[in-house]
This record gives sequence, C-alpha cells and structure tokens, in this order.
Amino acid sequence: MFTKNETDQSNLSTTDRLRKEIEEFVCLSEQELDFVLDHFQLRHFKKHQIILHEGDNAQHEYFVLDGLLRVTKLDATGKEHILQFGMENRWITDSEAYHTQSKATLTIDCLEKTTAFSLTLEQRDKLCQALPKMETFFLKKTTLALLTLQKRILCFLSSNASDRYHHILSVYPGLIQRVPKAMIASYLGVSRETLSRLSKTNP
Amino acid sequence: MFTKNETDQSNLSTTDRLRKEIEEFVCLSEQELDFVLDHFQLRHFKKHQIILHEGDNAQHEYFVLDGLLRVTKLDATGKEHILQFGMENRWITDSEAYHTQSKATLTIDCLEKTTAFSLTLEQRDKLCQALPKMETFFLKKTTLALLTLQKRILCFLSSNASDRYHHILSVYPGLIQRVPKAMIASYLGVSRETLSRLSKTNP
DNA sequence: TCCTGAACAGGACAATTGTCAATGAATTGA
DNA sequence: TCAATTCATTGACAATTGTCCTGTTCAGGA
Repeated sequence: MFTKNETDQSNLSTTDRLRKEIEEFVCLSEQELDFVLDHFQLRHFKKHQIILHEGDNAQHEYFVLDGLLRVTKLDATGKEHILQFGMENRWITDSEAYHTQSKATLTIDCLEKTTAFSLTLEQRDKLCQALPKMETFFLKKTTLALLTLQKRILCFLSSNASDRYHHILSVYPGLIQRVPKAMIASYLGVSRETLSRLSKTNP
Repeated sequence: MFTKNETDQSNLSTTDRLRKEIEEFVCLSEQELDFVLDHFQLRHFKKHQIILHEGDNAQHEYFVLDGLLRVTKLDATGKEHILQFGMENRWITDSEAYHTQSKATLTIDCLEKTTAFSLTLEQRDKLCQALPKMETFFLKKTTLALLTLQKRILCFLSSNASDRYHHILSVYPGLIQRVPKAMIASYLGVSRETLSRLSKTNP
C-alpha cells in the first residue's frame, strides 16, 4: 500500500493510464475495469480555458492525463491564491463544492492544453455501490491526499518560504519549468518579490 | 450527508457516543454496532500524559470522548508546532505513521484528562473488510477531514493572523477557554506576542 | 502563608516581508 | 519583423512580525 510506481506512461492509452492509477491501490479484472471506465468521460481542454467558474456547480472531479490545471481562490481583497496544481496523474476538483454538491468557491483553469477523465459525483457513488473495491480505492487515495495536505500545513507552520520552495519541488517535480514563478509564489503564500529574493541568498 | 448534529452528549454512554458518531454517516443495526465496538478499546489517559512519542510505532487512531489531546511536531530548530487539537468527538492520530505503519514523526499528549476509543490499523482493516459500510464511513470522514485541511491552507494563503484566529474559533468552539493562548499561536503559526497584539487592534 | 512558575500584556528593537515603482529580458501575436 | 505583453529582478520604503525583555497577575505546591 501507498507506494507510487513512477514510470514513463507516454506510450500508454488513456484507459491504460487510468487502469494503472487504480491498480496502484486495488486489483480489477478486465470486466471490472470496463465497468469502471464506463463511468468516466474523456475530455479535452484548451490552454487558458476555465473549466470551473466560481459559483458554478462543481459537477466533475478530474483525473489529469496530460497538461496542467490549477485551482485558485479569490480572497476578499481580490487577490488570487493557488490552492493546487493538477499535473499528469493527479486528481483535481473543488472538493468542497463537489462532495457537498454546493456552488464552487474555487476556480479551475488550464495552464496548458489538457486531457483528463471526468467523473460526476453521481457516477462515483454508483461506482462505489456496485464495486466496493472502488470505495477502497477512493479511501486510499483520499487518505494519501490528506497526508499531503498535512505536510503542507506543517510547512506553513515550521518552514520559512525558502524551505517551502524546496518542498514544492518534491511535491510537483518539473513544475518550476512549466509555470511562471509568480504562480509558485502564489502557491507558497508569499509575494513574487520575496520568492525572487530567496534565489539570491538561497540557491 | 455531511451535516453534524451537535447536541449535548454528556448523558450518553461511551458506546452510544461512538454509535452516534458513526450513524452521522451510515446506518448500522444493533448487531453490526456490537461487531464494530468489538474492534475498539476504551482508554483513559492522565493530564500531561504522552500517548505517542516521536519515533514510536503509531499503532492507534483515537476517537476522543472527553478531554483534550494535541498533536505536535518538533521542527529542525527545536520549536514545537501544534498540528491539531483533539477535543470531544474528534478523531486523532499521527496519520502518516498510522496509515503507512512507520515511525511517528509527531507527538500526541493530553492537555486534559482524557477518555478515548482506540483503534489499530489492523482492526480497522478487518472492520472495513467485514463491513463495507464502515469503509463508507471512513471515506466520508476522511473526505471531511480533507476539506477541513484545505480550508486551513486557504487560511494560511489568504488570511492574516487575525482572520486565522477567528477561523480557529469556529473550528474548535470553546478551545480558547481551555488552552493557553501560546498554544493557539502555535497552531496559527505566529508568535504569542503577535497573537497578543491582535487582541488590541482587533477584538 | 509564602513561594514559585506559568500565563499574559506590552515596550523596544531588529529582521522579514509586502508594496510600489522602474528596468530589462523574454515571449507572444499580428 | 516589430509592437505589445508578460515575466523576473531589484531598490526604496512602509508595514508586519519575531525576538528579547520587563512587569503583573494568578494558581498551585511546599
């Protein structure tokens, strides 16, 4: 349990990508996999496309196959904060709006042209009822996500911006080369000027 | 789903307390409830008792019936940070060490004399295998915990210490009256002097 | 009862960080 | 290709916060 097999998946089909993701945690037969796949929908998004607006119903959860999404929050003063990036093999949504079926308070947009599987909560619930293994899968996946968030909170509590910067490198390998540093700063909760100054003193 | 029924539970038995907690999310028969309870162990801890040391195996997850626990992390400079409080009806453990069955990096101690149910991972897994409803329960509970952590991260990103202080009031009602303000500061990630200054300008 | 230590507020000062402004490099699109 | 935009860096200054310190209050123990 809880080990990730990181290999090159560029030659795999989209369905094989999802199968691989699920089989990291539970084993499925061919039949079961086909059944699971029937509940997902393959989607293509353009760069800069907004796939969830604040105030919309958050109808889908996404499993990113290729590309890069981000989840942002507008605060009371109009500032934008990045809550999460969604690169390859990540699951992403406005969790609260999705699970409570309420209006989105977050925005999701595409930093790159993106391909993803989408799953509605209704389909997800059907899946779990029909196939307890999928409930096991979601529980393990959610538990892992919880641990990730706990580490990020520990970073806010115990680390300065410099350490947080190095932490994001490990959480999102390759991200630094794909997005402006201002977005990294927004994710870390510092101004871009502060992040810029870190590189001087702390390479 | 996802609504909490906050009522006075002081007159309920310990088992009724746990039953109530589970029935917030899933329905159990009397037989099933008895089966579930068999997997838990009732435990009593003294004030100031350390129930998980850094480096120990995190063998238990706790459901707090009465009292107050806290989870702390020692950083590289020897400073202590409070990751979580565990008051009545909260679940608490070193999640990473527990779920990956590795050595604890966190410490759990009692801020008050505490009564709690404990559950080992082994018993938890047995429970989920025998009773899929319990897997549903843990999934919903974990999902809720995830949303809580996301909100805390949003607080770090978008709020100053003053807003974070008001946020903790809603997450842990009554906590302010039960712990020194220095602990609140540690949870918020600010010095106690800064927290003290907030009360002046922002009552 | 007195003593001791914890808790807390507040002052003084230093360090960090945010904000604003300017510059130059790099990228994009017509 | 050129113009426009985006992005990163840097300096100056203000605001916030951390650190160190003192003094007061209060609760618990000898």
